[in-house]
Amino acid sequence: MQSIKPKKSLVDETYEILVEAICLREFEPGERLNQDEIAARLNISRQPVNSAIAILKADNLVEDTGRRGVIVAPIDPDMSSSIYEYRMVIEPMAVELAARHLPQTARSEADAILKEGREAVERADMRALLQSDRCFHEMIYGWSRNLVIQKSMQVTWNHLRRDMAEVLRDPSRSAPIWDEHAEIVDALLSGDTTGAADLMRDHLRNAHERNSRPGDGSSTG
Amino acid sequence: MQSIKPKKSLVDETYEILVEAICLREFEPGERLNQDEIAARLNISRQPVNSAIAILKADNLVEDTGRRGVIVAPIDPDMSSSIYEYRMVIEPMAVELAARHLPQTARSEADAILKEGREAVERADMRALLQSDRCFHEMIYGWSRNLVIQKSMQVTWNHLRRDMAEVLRDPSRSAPIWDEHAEIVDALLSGDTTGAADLMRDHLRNAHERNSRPGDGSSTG
DNA sequence: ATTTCGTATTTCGTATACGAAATATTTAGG
DNA sequence: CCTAAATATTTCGTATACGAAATACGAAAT
Repeated sequence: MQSIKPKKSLVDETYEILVEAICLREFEPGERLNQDEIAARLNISRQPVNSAIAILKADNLVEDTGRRGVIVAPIDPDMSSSIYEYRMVIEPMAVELAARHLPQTARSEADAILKEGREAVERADMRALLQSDRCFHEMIYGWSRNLVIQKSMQVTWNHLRRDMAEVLRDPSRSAPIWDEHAEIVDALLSGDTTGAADLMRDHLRNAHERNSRPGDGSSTG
Repeated sequence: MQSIKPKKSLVDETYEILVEAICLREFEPGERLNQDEIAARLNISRQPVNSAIAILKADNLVEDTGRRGVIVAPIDPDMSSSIYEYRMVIEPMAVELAARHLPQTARSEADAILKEGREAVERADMRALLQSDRCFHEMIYGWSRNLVIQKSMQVTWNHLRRDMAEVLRDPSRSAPIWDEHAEIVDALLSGDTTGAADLMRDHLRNAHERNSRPGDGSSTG
């Protein structure tokens, strides 16, 4: 028998809804978040909205403008390049750590996510594509068993998603990332740790180059 | 003429006070935070305390216990080892990035912090020691200009401080870390980037080994 | 026509109130 | 005396109220 799962607080739910809305560009960068409107839309009082916004501030997803509330943080090129720079070190590290802790279920876990990713490409479903892309990487962070990587990438992916929502226009061009994901997993599961880490670097580099080409809409990976 | 600086909100102030109290062990791991008591002690209403606690939850500094509030997160050995593992990669990376962006003021900035650190050792002032240790590393993150490193280390240092407050008993044994800090800066400022990154790794390893010796209380670096 | 000042309105930060949920204590029954 | 049920108390999540601060608008003065 399962225990009764405590419901999420309104603060937590509101936070998640706002993160999603910011990352998927329902709120544009620079746009002001009005607490009354959000509260009315979610049919709750303003107080949990205010608390959720405080957490968003800590995440740097919104910026304070003084007494007149917060704006959605502008897209900052420095942040984008910091993320790329950071990931070029952390993602291969996560791959190497993952190689030490592979669960028995690694193969089936990976296959399920790869399948989802390819289907999202076929369906041209951008939301699902972003989601499964993130799941792929989080799978590896999970295998790495490094709590700091897991936490910092949780926040970092929200920023990354904002960049990706900016450039994603043709999900079908995301097909190559799933080939690259599959190659990384194959190398990792076959014991070629160094190769897997190198493939991860290539993967990030490819995605970064795709994003730097004006008008070329592809996933960051 | 200077502009009038807006005051910090009660939520922000409360958050900072609580972070400090948790990291310096005024609240012990596992201890429950009572919102009414904290609010009475700070002479404010409970609501900003509640919001500040929500942010602490996002930081993993406190854990939810259901409707009966939060406890201070227990010291988790997995977290400690994750932090060490993570820093062994990120801190040298920050050093290497810093080498590319050294400000004109680097020498004087570094000297000021080194001076403060040595004085804190002489005064056997643990709080000042932790603070200047952190300032030293944050100086390097600042020079690295990588926003993700800066943000993730901001949160990570709070966890690290909890470990350090656990093991720090004899600040005078922290004297070597300031020699090590000085050597890192000298190498960095003299253009020996690889040497500086290696010295950072040695520094972290030394501090980690000191902390792993039972009954030996020294700074983590 | 433009500028300044006073007033109204909007929005947010925080205090207070209310009710839900969890825990502690007391009471009643075997 | 022990156990279960009832009741009281505690604590928190959230709604509501209040006041501060910022902005918008209109009237008066230049």
